Amino acid sequence: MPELPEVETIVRGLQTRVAGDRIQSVWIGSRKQPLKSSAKKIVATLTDKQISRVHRMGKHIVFDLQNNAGAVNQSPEAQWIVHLGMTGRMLVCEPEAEAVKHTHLLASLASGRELRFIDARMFGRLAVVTPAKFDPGGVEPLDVDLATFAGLFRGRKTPIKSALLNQKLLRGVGNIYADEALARAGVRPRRRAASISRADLERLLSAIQAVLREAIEVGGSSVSDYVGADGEEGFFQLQHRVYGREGEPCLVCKTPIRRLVIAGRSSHYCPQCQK
DNA sequence: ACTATTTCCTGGATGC
DNA sequence: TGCATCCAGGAAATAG
Repeated sequence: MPELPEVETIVRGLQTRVAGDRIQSVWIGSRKQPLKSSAKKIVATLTDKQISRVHRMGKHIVFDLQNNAGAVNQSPEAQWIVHLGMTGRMLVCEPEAEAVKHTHLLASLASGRELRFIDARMFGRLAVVTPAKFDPGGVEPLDVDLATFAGLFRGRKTPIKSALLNQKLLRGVGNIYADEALARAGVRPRRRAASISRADLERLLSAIQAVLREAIEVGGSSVSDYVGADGEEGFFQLQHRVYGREGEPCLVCKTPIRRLVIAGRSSHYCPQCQK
């Protein structure tokens, strides 16, 4: 499931492989679920545009698009926004590569390569934004300062785990990294967000930033369908301390890791280390 | 204005 | 082996 580190890995791959390239033609499949903009508008907006830059906002991949090739300092005229949902993939392929099932969009590039959006479970979404002012809301966890971070939770009775997953507050953290960060910070996922001390919030922000940075460094966590833009897997799943480890011993104190459901999501924690 | 719950989807795992 | 059922979860929609 692509969260911030996985999307960042994909975006870096895309920026290297397709920035500066030009979209020549676009094919869109018949399934409507992945489309947040109409197929017609997506095709019209992408076709004959240069990809000036690929970057990330939260869990969204953002392609900046320009009409005029080579206009380096020009602000983008449009943006192509891709959210990978649970099982979405954005791959750079050779045209000869086999067209796998669940391919929903295919963009042919001037370089001869193709961009392919593939998503089995169809929680992923495609959209175009004109003018180019996409803003998903929330703050970037790797950029936010402690005061702003602490302010996100003021007055919130919801469990901290739910608050961390709320993309309108903090964008990019999903189920895996929320659990991993709470474990490192020693905070139980069910704690009411507003009840957490400043010191614990400071630890939590540090833990979030550390876990995200470490995960980016090894290409993200490959569980479920995640792969990078070139189809490569990540390795951070080997460093998970609590996620997916129900019943297994805590790496610090050997107490069995517990799992409970918060807001319909599995939450994993050590009952000894997390208070 | 918040918070909690339900819904959308399919492949892989599980159980009989 | 085969078939039914369950489970995973991001975020929008709905309900309270």
